[in-house]
Amino acid sequence: MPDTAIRPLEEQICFALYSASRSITGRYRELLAPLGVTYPQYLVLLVLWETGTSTVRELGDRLELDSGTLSPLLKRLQALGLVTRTRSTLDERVVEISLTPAASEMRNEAPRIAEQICASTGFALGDLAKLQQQIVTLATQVREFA
Amino acid sequence: MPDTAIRPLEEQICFALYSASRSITGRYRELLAPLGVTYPQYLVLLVLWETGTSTVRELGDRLELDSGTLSPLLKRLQALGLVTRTRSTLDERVVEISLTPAASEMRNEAPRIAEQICASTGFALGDLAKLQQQIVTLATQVREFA
DNA sequence: CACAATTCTATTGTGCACAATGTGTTATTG
DNA sequence: CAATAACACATTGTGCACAATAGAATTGTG
Repeated sequence: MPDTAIRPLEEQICFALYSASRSITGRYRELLAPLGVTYPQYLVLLVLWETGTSTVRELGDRLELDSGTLSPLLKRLQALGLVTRTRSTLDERVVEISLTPAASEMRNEAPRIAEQICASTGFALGDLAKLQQQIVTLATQVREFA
Repeated sequence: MPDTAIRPLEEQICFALYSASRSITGRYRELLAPLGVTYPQYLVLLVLWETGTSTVRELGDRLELDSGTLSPLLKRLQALGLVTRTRSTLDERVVEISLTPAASEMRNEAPRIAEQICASTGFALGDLAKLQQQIVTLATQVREFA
């Protein structure tokens, strides 16, 4: 007598997300190589291009990453000369992260990169937006289970 | 004059996938904790429950992971007493990975886990399948760009 | 059959993720 | 206002991912 059926890997939503996420990251790896940054580092820059300055906590809230991930990542961005890290004088616990001019320059490359990523998906922009919305809804649901 | 607009993080498909993938992995972390395995280890078990035995290469093809990731992961599964690793006598380059009885037992837990993951998404099974299909299509497209 | 190319796995090094813990700072509350 | 709680960040340790490299075995070719 056969065991209970298990849906094969390729039909499970979890593996699809896991696999797709790594595929996209791989594509970013190619596109970001000339800039010398990784995909998570690029995400931090995306937030900073929008906000100008952020604290470690704000970055963590936005990216859903904790200090164990962000602290060393931000030090690497600092070593690359892309951000400054200064402890706030108002609240000594807080570390303010700001862009350097070099990183502000890099912002000009961002639209081209985003465009290339969208093109790589082979999806029309409208379909992409719908798909994106569904994935966000799903992730939110899953997170609320905690 | 303002810089070119960049779509905020929350509206980018790449971040949605990245974030959703980590959310699902987090949910698996809770569900797999009693079994003492991680999500990538569970993926390996999923393949082995289906095939019985696989080589490192076959696992890598299926999961799209290279030996740099799989070799240490499989050693940890061996240390947990869940797989055996034996070099093939036909081709001394190949390492065969097989399930131990303990891992075969664990298979009974799998359907319940998959069910709980699906439930966590809050999506109907049909919608989940459609979404899954779209994500697979997207990932395939992106991968073909390489 | 020699030998070059290919295949398969393992190793090394870098960079995430995340849990757990530690340290200093600010806020709360009895 | 002193004790305590809550907060922000850093550190440590484990486990992926992946590039680059190495090493052993097999295959292909002249």
